Amino acid sequence: MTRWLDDDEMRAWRGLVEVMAGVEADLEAELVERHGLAVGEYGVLVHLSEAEGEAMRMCDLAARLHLSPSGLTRRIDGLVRTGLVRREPSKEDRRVMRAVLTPAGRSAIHAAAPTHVDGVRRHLLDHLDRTQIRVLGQAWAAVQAARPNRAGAPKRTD
Amino acid sequence: MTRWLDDDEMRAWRGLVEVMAGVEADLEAELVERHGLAVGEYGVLVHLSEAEGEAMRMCDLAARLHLSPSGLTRRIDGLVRTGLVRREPSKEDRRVMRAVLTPAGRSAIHAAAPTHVDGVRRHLLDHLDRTQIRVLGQAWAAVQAARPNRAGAPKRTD
DNA sequence: CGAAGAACATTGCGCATTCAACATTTGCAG
DNA sequence: CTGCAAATGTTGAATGCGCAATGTTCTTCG
Repeated sequence: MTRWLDDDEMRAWRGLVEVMAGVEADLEAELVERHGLAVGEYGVLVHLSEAEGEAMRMCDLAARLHLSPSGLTRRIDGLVRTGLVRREPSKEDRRVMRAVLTPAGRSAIHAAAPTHVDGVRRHLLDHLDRTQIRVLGQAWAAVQAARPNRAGAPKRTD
Repeated sequence: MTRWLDDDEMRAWRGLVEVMAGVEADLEAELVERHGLAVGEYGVLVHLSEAEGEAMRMCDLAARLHLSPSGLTRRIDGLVRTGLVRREPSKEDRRVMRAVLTPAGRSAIHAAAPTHVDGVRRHLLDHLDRTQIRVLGQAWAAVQAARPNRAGAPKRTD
């Protein structure tokens, strides 16, 4: 027989879903309004700006963003069109295209990052005390440790 | 000047995003594979089954699911096509359409619920201890209390 | 070396979603 | 009572994403 969720578990689960949905919606709205950037696009810029040479292989970037190859191709299409990212064929492997941050892209991420961080604080962290924040971090670590390694080992830019 | 996230805060935030994405993807895959139901469709059935008379106004249902009116119209289209939900014009207000759970819909939700709950346990709750679960619940409550009431007061079917 | 198979990026197609426009109905102000 | 604004649901156009198929390049193994 199924063991249903008790009150604590229900609050933990439904709260997670609700809060996450709300916070993400707010962040999206603020980022779009103030910088014309969708959260998905912001994610691309964040990863590129943190990467060696401000560039990543399409393949790796897609995995990091939990995006399908075709999904990333089109997201990059958009960022190329707005001039924030540039495509560059790899010299070492001619199958590979690298997405490279342009100067405009660097400006955009520098402008948008404070908005994003501020949003995370205002909509989430400001309402939690230090203990709760630490417990959250430990909880996610426990869950991720138990999870088959989706985006395994070999990156340190996170 | 922007106050950036410290290590604890970063772990709490990025972990939240990552874990949520992973768990939702797993739940979706399992639900689709075993019951042919997307999480979004499951959500409709859950809300209807918990509602008075197993029916809700389109309008209220859309708000509860954080979905636009047109988005809900089309999601219900799908569920009507597969016979899990039925449309019924309201008697009191002729602008209103009510989405009603059919017997097939009731069967579907009863069949799928154990899969969903089991998934929430296996992918999330099983890796947390009781203290962490309670802190999570309290954290979400704090965040939601501070949030302008998106889905305000007058419902008790949650 | 040479061929088979894997890896990478893109494209076509279908599906789900949102926004804007619309038609109908209700509620309210005067 | 009248008329106008708000509420409700649907449709059309546009967007974003995933899956499958494709073309190219690399790698591995006989």
